[in-house]
Amino acid sequence: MTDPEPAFRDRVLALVARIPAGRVVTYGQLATLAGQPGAARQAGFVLNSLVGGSELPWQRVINAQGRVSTHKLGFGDLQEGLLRTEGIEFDASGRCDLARWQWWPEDSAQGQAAPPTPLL
DNA sequence: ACGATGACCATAT
DNA sequence: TATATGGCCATCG
Repeated sequence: MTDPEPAFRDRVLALVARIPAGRVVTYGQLATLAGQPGAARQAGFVLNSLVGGSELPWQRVINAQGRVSTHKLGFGDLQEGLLRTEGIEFDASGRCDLARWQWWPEDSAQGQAAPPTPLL
């Protein structure tokens, strides 16, 4: 293990790739699932390096407040728009209900929010 | 080696 | 509910 640990980056990306459409995960959650609890900022750092030219659903990663954290980078509207296209609902303040849309891998049966088709 | 920075998080006011 | 503050951990100049 003398290497820095490219595993963390790979694990984060692998997790992002597994997020189903219409669901979201938080940075802290990604870090925890990747084996580095508390390293939420690093999870964001990893995503920052892959934006623009990735097949991964990077837009499904938001912060613990239920808001997109890319507004200052310029594509906040894009991210929120993509999520809305997938069925996620945001309120006027650009916030969504994590208890409702947050996704957890089957391995770690945690939250299991409501189904992707709540009403309608 | 050190200080500054960041797609963050939790708590307090 | 919104802003302020401290803590976190890896990267970079």
